[in-house]
Amino acid sequence: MTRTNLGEGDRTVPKRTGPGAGGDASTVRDVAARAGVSASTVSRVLGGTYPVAAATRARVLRAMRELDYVVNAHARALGGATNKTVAFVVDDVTGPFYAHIARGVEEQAAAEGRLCMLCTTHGDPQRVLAVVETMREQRADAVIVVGGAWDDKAYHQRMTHFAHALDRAGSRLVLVGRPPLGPGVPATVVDYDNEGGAFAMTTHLLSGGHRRIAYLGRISGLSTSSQRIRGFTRAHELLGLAPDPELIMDGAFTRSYGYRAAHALLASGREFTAVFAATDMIAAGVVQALREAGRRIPDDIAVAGYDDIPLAKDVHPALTTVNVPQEELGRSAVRLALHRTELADSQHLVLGTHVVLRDSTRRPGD
Amino acid sequence: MTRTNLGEGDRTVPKRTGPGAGGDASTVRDVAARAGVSASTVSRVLGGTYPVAAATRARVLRAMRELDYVVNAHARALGGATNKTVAFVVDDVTGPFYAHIARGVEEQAAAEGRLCMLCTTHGDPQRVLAVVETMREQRADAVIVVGGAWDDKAYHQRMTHFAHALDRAGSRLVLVGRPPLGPGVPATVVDYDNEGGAFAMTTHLLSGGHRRIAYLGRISGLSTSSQRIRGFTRAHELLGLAPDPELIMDGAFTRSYGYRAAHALLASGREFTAVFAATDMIAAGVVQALREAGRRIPDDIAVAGYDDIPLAKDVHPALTTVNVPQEELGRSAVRLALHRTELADSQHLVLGTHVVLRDSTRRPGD
DNA sequence: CTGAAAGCGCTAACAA
DNA sequence: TTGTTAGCGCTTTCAG
Repeated sequence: MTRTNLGEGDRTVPKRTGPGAGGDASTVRDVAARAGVSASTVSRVLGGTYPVAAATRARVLRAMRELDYVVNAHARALGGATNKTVAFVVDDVTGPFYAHIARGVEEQAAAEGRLCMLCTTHGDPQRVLAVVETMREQRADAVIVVGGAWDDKAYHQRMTHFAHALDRAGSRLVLVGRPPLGPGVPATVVDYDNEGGAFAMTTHLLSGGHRRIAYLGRISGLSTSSQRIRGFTRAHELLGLAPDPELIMDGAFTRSYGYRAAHALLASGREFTAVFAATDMIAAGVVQALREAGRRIPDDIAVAGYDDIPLAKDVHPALTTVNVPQEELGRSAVRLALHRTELADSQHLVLGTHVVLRDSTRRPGD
Repeated sequence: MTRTNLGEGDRTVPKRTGPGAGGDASTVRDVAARAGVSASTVSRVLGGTYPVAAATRARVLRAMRELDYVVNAHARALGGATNKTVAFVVDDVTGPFYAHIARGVEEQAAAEGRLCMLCTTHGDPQRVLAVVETMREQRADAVIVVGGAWDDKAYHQRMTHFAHALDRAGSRLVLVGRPPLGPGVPATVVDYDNEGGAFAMTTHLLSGGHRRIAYLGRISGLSTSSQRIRGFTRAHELLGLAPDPELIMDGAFTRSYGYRAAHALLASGREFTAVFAATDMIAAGVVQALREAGRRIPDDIAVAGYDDIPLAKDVHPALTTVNVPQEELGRSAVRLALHRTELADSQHLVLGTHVVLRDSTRRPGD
C-alpha cells in the first residue's frame, strides 16, 4: 500500500545506480566484482561448459544469488546467432483446432529448450507477412505458420522470399496444414491428409445409403477446402455418382455459418439426407439449426464434421467426424524445424486422418 | 527439389562470409557501406525519429531493400532496457477459458506494439517459477500469470520475490484471476468477482425453489474455488439455509470429473434437484452423466456452470452459467501493466461477473 | 585454471 | 544534416 521509501533495510537489493530509476539489473561484472573474479570467469560458470575451480565457482554462484542475478537473454543472443525461440503464427488461439496445435508446438518447443512466441493474424494475409518479418528480427530458430494459405500471387512470392531469407539466417519456415510453396523453396511442410479424410467420410455416408449429401464450408481461396471438396467428389465418382452442385454451399468456417446455411438449405426445399460440414464448428451450427427445425439426427438427416475437436463429443448427438492429429502436427512442426538433417531441404510430412464414428451418422440398427 | 548450387545468379543475396554457412544476415554497416553513409545514419533512418536528408534516406532505404536487411531485435534490446515483449504464462492454452484470456492478452499486446511470449505450465507450480525466471532473462515488459494460485508458502515467497525483482528491472508482474500477493508487493492484480458470481447463481437456483443443490468442483488449494464456495454458502445463509456438506464434492476442473462425480452422486442416493458446477467443463460432464442416467434437464435436475465459455451454448440443453469477461481480463492485464501511472504500486482491478440464463435451469413455465 | 581484450549489432551522445 | 566514438551485457579467443 504505502511505499517504504526508507529502504536500505531490504536484503539482497543490488546496487542502485541512480535514485529511483528502474532497469538496474546486476550484470556479470557486478557478480565478478563481488566474487573477486573476472567477468569471463562468471561467464564460464554460467555456461557450465568450461573448467572452473570448485571454490571459485562456489564464490561466483553465491555472488549471483546474493545479487539476484539473471543473464540478459539479449546480450547472450547477440553473440550467438539464435534466441532459442520458436515463433508460432496462427489465425486465432481461440479456435480449439489451432489451440491444440499450439499446445503441441509449445510442448515440443519447451522440450527442446525453446521459448515460444505467439502471434495471431485474424485471417489477414498482410498481418501474416508482417509477423513473419518481425520474427526474422527476433532471430527465431523457427517460424511456424498455421492455417489456410491464400491463393494470392504476391502473398505467395513474399512467403517464398521469407523462406529463403530465414534459411539464409539459419532459421526455418514451417507451414502447417498448408500446401508447399514450391520445389526448391527451403520450407518444411507438415500437413495432414485432407482429401483422404473427406474421401473416407463421404464414402462412409454413401455406404450408409445417402445419395444427396450437402457439403457446407468455405470453398474458394483456401487450399484446405479444395482438398476436402476433391475427396468429397472422388468418393462420389467411385460409385459412378456426382455430387449435386446445388448442395455445395460456400461460406465460412464458423458455427454461425453452419447455422445459417442449414436453415437456408431447409428453406430452399432442396432434398438432402446428410450434411458433411467442412469443420466441426460448422457442424455444431448445423445440428442446432436442424434441431430447431424439428429434424431428427441422424434419423432424418445425418451430420458429419471434420477436425475432431473436443466439441464434437459435446454436441448432441455426438458428432461423427474426421480426426486430425492436432497436437502431433504442432510437435512435428517444431521437431522437423529444429532437426532437419535427414531429408532434403524441402521436407514434406503428411500425417494421416481417420473417420471417428459417433451418433450423428449412426443409421437405425447400427 | 535439387539445389541450385550454381548460385551467383540469385539477386539480392547479401555477402556470403564463408561458404555454406548460415547466419549471415546483413547489418547496419553493410547497409551503410552500400548506401555510402555511416552506420548512425542508417540507424537514424531505422528509428525514423531524427532528421535525415530525403535523398540520403532514399539511398539507405534502397540499400536495405537490396540487402534484404532486417534489424536485429536483440542488438536493439541490448541498448534500451526492454524487448517490447509481454509474457503470458498459463496452465494450458487448450482450455477455452484460458484461450480467450490469451486472445485478449495477445490483441492488447499487439495494439501496444508488443510481442507476446507464451508459456504453459501444466498445473506445475515449479514450472511457473521457472518460466517467470526465464521471462526475467528475456527482459519482458510485463509477465502475466493466469490461473489459480497455490496455497504454498514457499511458492508465495518466490512469487513475491519475482514481483520485486521485475519491478526493480522496470518490468511488471500481473496476476490474473489470482489473489494479491500482499500489501506492498509491486504486482498488478486483475481479477473477476468470483464470489459475487457464485452468490448470484446460487440465489437464482434457490429462488427457483431448489433447496438441495450439489456443488461440484475443486475445493481445496485453489483461491478461485474457495471464493466460489463462499458465494455459494452466503446465498444459502441469506435465506436462513445452509448447504448440505454431503452435496459438496471435491474434485478437478475437468469434464471427466463432472461426469464421474454426477454418476457417483446419483449412485449415492443423496437427494438433490440442482447441480452447480464450478466450471462449464464440469457442467458438460454432468449433463452427459445425467442424460445417460435418464434424468431430464432441467425438469428433473437443473444444471448451472461457471465461466461462460462457448461450449456452454453447445451443450444441450444450453447451460445457464456465470459470465466471466475473459478477453477483457487479458486486455486489462496488458493495459495496466504497461501504463501504471494512475494508481499506487499495488493495483487491484476486479471485473464484474453476471448470470447468463439459458435452458439448463429453466423451470417449466418460465 | 583465470584474466584481458575484442566484438556481436545497434543506438546515442558528442562533434563537425 | 551527418560522422565519430562509446558503450549495452555477454561470450570468446588469446595469453598467462
